[in-house]
Amino acid sequence: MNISEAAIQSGLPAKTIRYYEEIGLVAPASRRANGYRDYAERDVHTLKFLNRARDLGFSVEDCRALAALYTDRSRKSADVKALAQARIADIDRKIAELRAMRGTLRHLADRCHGDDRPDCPILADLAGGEDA
Amino acid sequence: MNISEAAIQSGLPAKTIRYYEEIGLVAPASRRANGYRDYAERDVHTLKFLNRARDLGFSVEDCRALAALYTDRSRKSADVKALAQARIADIDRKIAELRAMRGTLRHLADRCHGDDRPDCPILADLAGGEDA
DNA sequence: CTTGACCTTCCAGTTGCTGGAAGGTCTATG
DNA sequence: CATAGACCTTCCAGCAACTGGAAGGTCAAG
Repeated sequence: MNISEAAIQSGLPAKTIRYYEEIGLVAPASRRANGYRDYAERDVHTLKFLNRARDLGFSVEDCRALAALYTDRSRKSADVKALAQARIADIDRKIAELRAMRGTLRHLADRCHGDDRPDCPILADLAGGEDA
Repeated sequence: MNISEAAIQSGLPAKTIRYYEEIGLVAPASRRANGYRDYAERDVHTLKFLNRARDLGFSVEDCRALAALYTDRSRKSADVKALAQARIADIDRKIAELRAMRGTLRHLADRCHGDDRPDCPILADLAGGEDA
């Protein structure tokens, strides 16, 4: 099948598929006589795998490792679990960070009357930063 | 004061200060006879302002708007509040997304025994994606 | 035979910096 | 006065992970 069909079936844009090939995340697709890339079911399968992993927030490098583990029949599930848990820890850190930001912004926004007058505690805080 | 001192006082790396000047986020610093940038207290004040806004997750473009509002004595606090609220909405979306990822990963990691055996529900899910 | 939808490659841009090279300047010390 | 080392300057490259677009080849339909 052509790249656009593989794109539809995998959920990844054609551009992204070419990009993954370029950076070696997937093996180069086989080519037809006319130079067009030709995808089989299992290629689409791999692309879907990557799409799902990326959706779960794994970096491209993580995906490279996951794909290697996936095709390694003697892999240890512990290795995969470790990747997943590291990812969860990343997410927890990120959420904590966002919550802290949100708390500060909420506090500032609540104290800002939000009308036509110029005085604004949000700007005052950004400027001074002493009474947040 | 030199850029390194401004960096220490503002909390921004010297590289970043030059970068902000380059993209027009801050006005070009005045120069001494030898070509060195020279910073005054109020420049540092502006840099701190930007540093804090960035810490709260405002994009550089948001910062540009905030800085303009900050120096505009006739600004409406409503304009600033709108920016802050849009930021809060962004954060909420991001947190929801991260929580969803986390939930899926947690579920998968919990079901993976994480030992030396090769079978792993995490990879199975990424591959098939039917039983998450 | 032409139109339009494919496909190809390559190059540039995105966000927000960060690192490094090449070179000028300043300050302290021998 | 020379020199070492810590500043400063500019410019160029690169990070993640694509995305958009240009220039050009190919294919199927009418």
